[in-house]
Amino acid sequence: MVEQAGISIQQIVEKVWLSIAERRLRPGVQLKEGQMAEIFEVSRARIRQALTALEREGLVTIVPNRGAFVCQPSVDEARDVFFVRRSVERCVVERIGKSMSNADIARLRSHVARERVANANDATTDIIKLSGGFHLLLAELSGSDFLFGMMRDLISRTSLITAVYRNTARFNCGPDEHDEIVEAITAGDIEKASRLMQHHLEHVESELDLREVRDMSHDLKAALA
Amino acid sequence: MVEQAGISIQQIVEKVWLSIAERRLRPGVQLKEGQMAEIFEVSRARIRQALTALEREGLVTIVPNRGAFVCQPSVDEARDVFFVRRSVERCVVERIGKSMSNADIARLRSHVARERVANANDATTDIIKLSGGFHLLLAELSGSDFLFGMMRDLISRTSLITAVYRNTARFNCGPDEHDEIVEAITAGDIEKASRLMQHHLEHVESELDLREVRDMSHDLKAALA
DNA sequence: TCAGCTCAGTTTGCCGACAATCTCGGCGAA
DNA sequence: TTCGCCGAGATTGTCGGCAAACTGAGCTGA
Repeated sequence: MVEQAGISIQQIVEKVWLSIAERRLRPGVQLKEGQMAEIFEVSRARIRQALTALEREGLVTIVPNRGAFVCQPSVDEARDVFFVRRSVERCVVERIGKSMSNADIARLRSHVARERVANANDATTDIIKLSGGFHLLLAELSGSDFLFGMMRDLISRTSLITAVYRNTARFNCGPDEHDEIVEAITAGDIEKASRLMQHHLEHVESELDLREVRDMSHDLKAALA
Repeated sequence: MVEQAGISIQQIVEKVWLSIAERRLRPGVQLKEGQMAEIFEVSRARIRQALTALEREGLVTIVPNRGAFVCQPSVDEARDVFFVRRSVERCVVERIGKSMSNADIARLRSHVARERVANANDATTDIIKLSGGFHLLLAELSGSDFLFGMMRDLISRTSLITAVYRNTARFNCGPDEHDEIVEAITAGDIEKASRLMQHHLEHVESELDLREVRDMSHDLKAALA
């Protein structure tokens, strides 16, 4: 049983995703297959699969015969993502109210607790993962596989948007607001939980600088229009 | 410029999709790569790409080291799809009210007219395509790329569910209800359009037989549990 | 009789190599 | 100078082949 399997596709996707979320890969950068194959020490076939997965998640765009590039979401697209996300998250919260066991509550509280630890330790990677994971956990507890899949999509795109447009240096999407939401759900006050969620999302969006377009180096034509 | 390019991946996906929607491919059937490569006269690599695309659309499930099979959506999953679809379509209609040009109205009416023609001619393939296309067009006119993508997903999955669970021989999701929705939108009565859409979707769902599980040949364990 | 094992046949997963396409430098003419 | 052309280099798209994994029939032994 030698360690010969190499790195899995999912692991490649996750590494690239993290690199984008941590702003180590800037939007517009080309992800060359050969280069990545060399880095991860696998053949191009596996890289291609990882890239198509990343395209599905909205993190890269693949141009035929050109290659894969880290997405540069426009301001309109960013607002669009947040608009849809507000609707979907409201849907999640409303659906969650119908069936929440004590074990579910425990999972939520445990998750928020881990967020607190990550925040205290300034563990950027964990903070990013757990922050999205909270919303993903809510979707999972809603019991709808579809909502779960949609949230997965929305979260990865939100991560990209945050990486591109975030204004402040720190993530203020801290565990406090998540905690309030959990408490509202625990108390059975779905109306309040929904309101808190809307406020939370608006808060996250408000910390982005969505007024001006960043990095117009590739958008000269749009700038001159 | 010889005809040498062969069939494109998108064309393969569409052919398989149609075969499923027209019930010529039954749920649970394995889509073997070699077999399909022979049928479409391309190499397995392209077939693999088509299959992953079909998996993304929820039409097939890919089991590692086993292969790709036409999805067998459970009753719960079917209800889940319709639940999410009602929410999303409501979202689409509400968003559409804000900005509709005369050209948009014209496109909608033209589409419904084509649906009428297809229905009159009993052109099953066109009926299936256009029926989903109407909802897709609404999503496009909503101006949100996200809603459009989500509707694309939901429609393909709905098509599969309809193919598996539909009770009546004919599609009663005729152009009449679509027409009413268009007229409500034209009149600017978004509230009415939203109500009509809800009713329309409930109508479609009600024509399915979601009480019993079909084809348990592969689910013997579940049947005996 | 039946559970467990073995092994050939089939199918998928992966890789390296070749063909098609695009990029971008230089080169020449208006 | 500037525009268009072109060819070398680089990158992606596709293919056929090989190794790994799974399936199912047949065999063995209790």
